[in-house]
Amino acid sequence: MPRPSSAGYARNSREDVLAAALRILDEQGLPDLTMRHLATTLGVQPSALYWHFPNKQALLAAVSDQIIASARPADPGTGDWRDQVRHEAAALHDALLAYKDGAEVVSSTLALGLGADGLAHRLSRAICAGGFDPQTTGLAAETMVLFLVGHAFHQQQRLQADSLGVVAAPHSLDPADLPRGPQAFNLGITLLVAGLDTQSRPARPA
Amino acid sequence: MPRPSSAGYARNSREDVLAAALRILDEQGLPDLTMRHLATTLGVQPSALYWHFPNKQALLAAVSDQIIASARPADPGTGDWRDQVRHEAAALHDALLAYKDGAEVVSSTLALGLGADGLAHRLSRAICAGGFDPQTTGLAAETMVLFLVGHAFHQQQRLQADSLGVVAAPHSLDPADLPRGPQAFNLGITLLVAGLDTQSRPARPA
DNA sequence: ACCTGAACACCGTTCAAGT
DNA sequence: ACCTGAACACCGTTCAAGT
Repeated sequence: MPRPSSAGYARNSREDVLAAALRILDEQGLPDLTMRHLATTLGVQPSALYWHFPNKQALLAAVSDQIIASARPADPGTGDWRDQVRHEAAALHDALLAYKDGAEVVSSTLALGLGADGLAHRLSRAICAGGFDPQTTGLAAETMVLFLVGHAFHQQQRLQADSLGVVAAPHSLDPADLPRGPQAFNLGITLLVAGLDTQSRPARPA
Repeated sequence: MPRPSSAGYARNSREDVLAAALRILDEQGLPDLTMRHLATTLGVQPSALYWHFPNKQALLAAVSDQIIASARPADPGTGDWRDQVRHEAAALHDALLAYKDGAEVVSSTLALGLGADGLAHRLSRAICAGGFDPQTTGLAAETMVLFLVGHAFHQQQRLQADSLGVVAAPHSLDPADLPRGPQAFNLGITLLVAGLDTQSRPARPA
């Protein structure tokens, strides 16, 4: 992959580096997304990466934004705001799950307060159609983001544990074994939408 | 602190190690909670720690359980289930915030699927009083846990960033600057409780 | 029961210098 | 504009051996 140019070394653009990082993430997972490993992949010394990104966190933030941007776009027109919110949440959730360790990367970027704002923006827009004031909209979006990312992270971790044959304890003492899949996600989103729906909202201008 | 015994070295119990880990976490933060640093604190070689804990994750899981266990207990009797849930959520939230980087530690333990079950258990119990079926109860508790931990993590990170004088961008493009404090947390919990309240529940036996 | 000592196989980051 | 080379200051973990 890395072709030495006439200068005698690889000459990557920022996009090359980002693409290679996403590739490593998806094919080998976050633990293998190392500055040293990434550099090797690009045919370059580790220190070369610091010309493109100031540090690893900045790289991961760029990766996160890429993952979020890959979420299928909302199609406008179908359903009321409740459906729109549900669809947006599902689309973003799916995007996190589409890349290996995608939820973890986005979660860390989000927690650190760098990037990954796309999540909140898309949800805010959908919620806004419900006629809520900006503050409620923003806070509700934040709530959904935290739930959405947390759930995707949790789910991805379980899938990985299962695939490694790690059985561990039956995971929890909850009376009934919880259905892990999309059902749990749907209930969470449903609760939040239903809760929102009970909130008062400013009078809609006619 | 570490006193050499007659054997010529320190002789710590598992509890000693755990207590020292919690101390480092609270006073210096998660990045400084290193096996090597912890060993130094205890007057011992790093390898000695592996007699007490199989690996660092197990140590962090024990630390997480300790943090959760330190949450103020629910006082039974006051208010209906809605208030109980809100109080439990607030108590757990506060516990995560009480230790430096507490939310991050619990978040990672939770994501890895080790321990930190105390959170879900306490919320489940409170929700259960609302008369929901076990599945709804469990899923709602999981949703709240995810939100609760995510929010505490986020908040703790912001406090730390502020204390370091990191201003960065005004954080987000949301129309109104979101009130960061307990208000955001309260709205999230309120939405979830209100959403739960709209859910049907099995007939209560008279 | 609990620790030492030495090693293995790694990390992220900096910086002067090269082309 | 983009990279090398060499270094700095670290990590978690294993394992035979000691007391």
